[in-house]
Amino acid sequence: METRVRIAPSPTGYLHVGTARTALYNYLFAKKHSGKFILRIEDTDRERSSDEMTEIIKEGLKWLGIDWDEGPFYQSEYFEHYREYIPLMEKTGQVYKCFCTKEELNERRQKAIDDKKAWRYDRKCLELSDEEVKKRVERGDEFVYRIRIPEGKSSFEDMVHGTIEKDNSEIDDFILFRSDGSPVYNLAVVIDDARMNITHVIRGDDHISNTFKQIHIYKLLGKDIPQFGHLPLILDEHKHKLSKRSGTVSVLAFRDMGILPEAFVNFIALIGWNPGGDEEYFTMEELIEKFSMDRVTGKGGVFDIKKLEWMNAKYITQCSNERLYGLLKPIYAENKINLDNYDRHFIYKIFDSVKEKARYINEFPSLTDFYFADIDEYEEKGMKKYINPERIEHLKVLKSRMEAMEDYTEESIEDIYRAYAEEQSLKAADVIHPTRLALTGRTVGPSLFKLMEILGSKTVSERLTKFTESDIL
RNA sequence: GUCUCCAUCGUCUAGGGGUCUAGGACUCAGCUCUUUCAAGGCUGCGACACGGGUUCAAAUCCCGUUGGAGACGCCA
Repeated sequence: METRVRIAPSPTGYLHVGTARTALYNYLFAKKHSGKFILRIEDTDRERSSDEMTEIIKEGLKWLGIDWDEGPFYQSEYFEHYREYIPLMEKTGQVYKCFCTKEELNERRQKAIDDKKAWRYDRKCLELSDEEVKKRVERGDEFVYRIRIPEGKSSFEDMVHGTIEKDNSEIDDFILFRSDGSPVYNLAVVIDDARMNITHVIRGDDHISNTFKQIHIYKLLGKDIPQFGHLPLILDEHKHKLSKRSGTVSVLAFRDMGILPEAFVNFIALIGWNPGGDEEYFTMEELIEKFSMDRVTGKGGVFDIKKLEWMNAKYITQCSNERLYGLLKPIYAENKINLDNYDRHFIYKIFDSVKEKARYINEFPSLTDFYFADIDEYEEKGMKKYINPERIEHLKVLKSRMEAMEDYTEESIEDIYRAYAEEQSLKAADVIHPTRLALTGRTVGPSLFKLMEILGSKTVSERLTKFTESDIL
């Protein structure tokens, strides 16, 4: 039988990190088993859903490189059809109409809480006679459909937790159809999954209690029960379920911060799963090859952004200049720099000079601004520390020596500096630091000689002239 | 409160009875390299929650305790 899995996010305005990880595992599982990965949007809650929001989910998934084979299907499209199952359900005798109002229910629930008792629906309406039910329906009383949970125990084999069992007395006679006729989440999910022939339901741990309810719906409907696999939750720093109030949970927000998708995928893949061993860099292809549900941990994992940053930095270092160019062009544009106005090789050299420093690709513009614009401000602390009249003179000499150079390369520049330092009995640093300040306005940055080569002899001379002839002291 | 899940360094984890004086990675500290900052290299700090079993032998299996989390809606 073909393996069919799905991700079923509700469009809430962003793609949650946890949803992304669940999607990733489903995707990996499907690919691993040559199956299908299906995207279904749970948009029954119309008030909270919009097209724009589902676009965001699709965009997030695409960004991560998680492609779906079928869909997106929209739950709302099937909305009218759920009620068609009512006759079938009633025939089983396992569902009943309930006339209790929300208010009555709240009252009784509150009383149960006050009495420190666990609340479950008290089956008040199960006692109603057929005539009474008929009478109230005819009278126009609003009602919901509830499922009657039988005696006994329910259990299932979970792909990550093994056997999970629960006594049926713990399961509520929950509502199937609301008084407005709409199906409740658990019902819709089961009908959808059954209709789409989903074979494996891989989702968050927080659905374990729903699973018991859904199993009873499968039985009620006479449908095959899929395999379930419940993933441990992704936790925030306080070890609570990662949520909006935990901080950044939107996948696209990480993209906008300057995280590379492959770094993000690699990172979240390793929360709750690992292939064993010490290896921790994996491409999507490798993840597909190595993935298996029986290596998923049962324990929730903290989303450690420090480690994400570290991993992102690694991926940035390895990222090709061609790809960086495409990624960075809009980011530079935000900083009023049009990369297309410059020589491509000039840009690539610039990237190479700072690749190892960036943790986020968004840091590139501020790391490289001095390549693009003249310097008119010099870091004050650096000025105090490195600049004095004597050193200004040194810079003037160096400038004239460099202007006489034929090939302006990192190596030849270094030779000049080293030689000069030696003949003047200086430390190379005594001329290097002032030069950096003159050329970049700062005390930190890429390797100086490399930077000078990239900047070019003309620009270096101009900036040195400006620096040494201004009255900055 | 009830039910369910979980329990190895601060964090992600390796470990599936002996190879564990518990390995790797992130973080942190130090050293090194060095023209700065990073990166790199090296070193260090740092964990089997507790108590009972089972066994010649337990981080590994069982039970309990404690602790943490999740779910308990006419939300999804």
